[in-house]
Amino acid sequence: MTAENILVCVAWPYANGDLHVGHVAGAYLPADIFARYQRLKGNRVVMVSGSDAHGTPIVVRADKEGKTPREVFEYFHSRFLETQQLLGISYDLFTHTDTENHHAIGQQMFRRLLANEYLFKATQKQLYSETQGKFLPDRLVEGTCPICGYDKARGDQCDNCGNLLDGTQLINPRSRNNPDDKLTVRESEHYFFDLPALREPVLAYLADKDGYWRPTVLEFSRRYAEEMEARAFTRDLTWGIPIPVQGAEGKCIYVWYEALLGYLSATVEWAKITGQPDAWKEFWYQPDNVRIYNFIGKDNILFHTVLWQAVLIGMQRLGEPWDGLDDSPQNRGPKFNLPYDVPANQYLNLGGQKFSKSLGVSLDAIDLAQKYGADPLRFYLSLIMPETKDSDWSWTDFAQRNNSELLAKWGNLIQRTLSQIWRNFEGRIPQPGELTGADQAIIARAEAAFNSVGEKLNAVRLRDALNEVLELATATNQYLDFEAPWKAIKTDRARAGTQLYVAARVIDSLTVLFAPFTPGLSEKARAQLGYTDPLFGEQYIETLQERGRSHDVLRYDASRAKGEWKPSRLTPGQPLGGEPKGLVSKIEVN
RNA sequence: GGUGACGUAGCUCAGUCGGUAGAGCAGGGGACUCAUAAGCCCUUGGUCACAGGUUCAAGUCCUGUCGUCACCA
Repeated sequence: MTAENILVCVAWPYANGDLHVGHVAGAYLPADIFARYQRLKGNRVVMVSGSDAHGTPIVVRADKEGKTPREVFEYFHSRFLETQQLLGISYDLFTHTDTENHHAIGQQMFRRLLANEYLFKATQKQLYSETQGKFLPDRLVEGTCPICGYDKARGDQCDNCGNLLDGTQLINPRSRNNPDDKLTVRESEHYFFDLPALREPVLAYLADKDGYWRPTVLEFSRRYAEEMEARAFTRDLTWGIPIPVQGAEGKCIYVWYEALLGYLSATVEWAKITGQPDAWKEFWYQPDNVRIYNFIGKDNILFHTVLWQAVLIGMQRLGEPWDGLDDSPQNRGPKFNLPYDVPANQYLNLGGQKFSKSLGVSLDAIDLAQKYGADPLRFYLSLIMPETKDSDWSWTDFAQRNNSELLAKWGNLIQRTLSQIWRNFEGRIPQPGELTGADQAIIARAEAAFNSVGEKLNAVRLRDALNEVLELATATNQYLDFEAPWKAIKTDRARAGTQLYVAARVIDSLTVLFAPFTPGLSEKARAQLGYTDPLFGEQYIETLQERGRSHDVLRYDASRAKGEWKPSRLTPGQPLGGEPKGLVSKIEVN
């Protein structure tokens, strides 16, 4: 079997607030579970993401705090690095959108779409502050809602009736930050993305996704693609990627499009820093043996199933070289690989309410990971992962699932087995005698799990996959209870040794089966079984230098990783890694 | 407002092409004791949001109502 190239693209967190567990359950954790599985399977995995540094909300926050936008985003970017390292989200590269690499590719995207005539100029009416001498983003304007009459409606949306607005619709508009500003309506010239011109290829792309895309994602995307109209591609804003057109000062690429482009630019950056500058093409240009996945939340679906495809298709139409990125003759007019699957998750709520910092409804991932450790958090979030519909975080459920399943079912299985081996067999894996039917059955079941669990993981049915692994742990507990080696040891030491060997061998397989979900726990269990090689590589934060600036990134070093998605071949006589100790702690919540 | 979804046991969720509901956890009972009083066996819970309709038969299809969510200038 030849290894596949798997590109795992993860939603880019917006750098104006800490990550909460909803973000983790929605995108980062599923992506990591999937990536870890594919690595164990022996595929060539690259997992990329980064902080989304640009856009209005960061500018707003910076103004409010008297900082520069860069200072604001760099603070949260470094928090993201720390949080995700702690959680074990194993990015090959987690970078950000304020790099020179990303800016250069962003401008190339613009030029290429312009040259291909998918961008056209049109004017848009927008509120202009005569006092400040600049256009005001809709969200920075408030006034009376033309629909419900609420007098504090924002320019982009009315909080009272929920309707989306345009700033120019507001009655008596005023600046939210400077109420004394004199506002007028001015026309601003912008570039629009000609989505109708790309409708056919996008629909063709969506046409063969039945059967493996989540139905809600597919249906929603098709509807939108059928009726989509041209959308603004640029914004009046200085914090972003300036559009490479003369006389267009103060205009940037709409942050959404350049954030999407991050999947490509981050792969390019990854290739560069790993000393194989062309390697990104093996994921983006070679159509065979590649699967690109985009892990996102449901609020991002259209961007990742329609608009991003439109950008990629729009860029690939011309045969001319794409600036410095690719000008080799055989790649003239390269076609980009489009995402193979976009397994969008629904939302994780908190007590039925959605996460909202401003309403005090939030659980910061970094706090929970520090307090309880990554594995209990990853385990619970995997169990309640909102794959099919919104789900709910519950503190009592979190504690109960940890205590009764992760600890009592799985952790205790390791402990009860290894402590008997430690005490009765000099701390070495016993030599098995002849295997009974029951022995063979449980071993066969563990071996079969690698196929069935693997299929579920490969199809991104992660909750299902974890439940099946838990069933195997239950079956192993049943095996032990039925065989009762603690009785056999008194009358037939050899038989007890066989029973414990069988249990330990299944546990050895279980450490691999659980590994994508709770990698830290699996590493510890593996060490207790006496292995000295880790299953996975190591994450590290590194500072990279470009010509003008440096930036911090999260990376993954797989050089020591020895894990394989294969059944255990546990060696009799292998010494355990010391006296077994409980690996999972109880969680008490009141 | 428009578009697309969701509403199943105390909790988290499954329910494929329609045939009078399932799992795990929690709760109750039991036998054991290797284990972080964990594990194992047995077991109580549901007018499948509500109201109509189609059908021999609907959680499963259709309509409406209520509630929740996402997206859309």
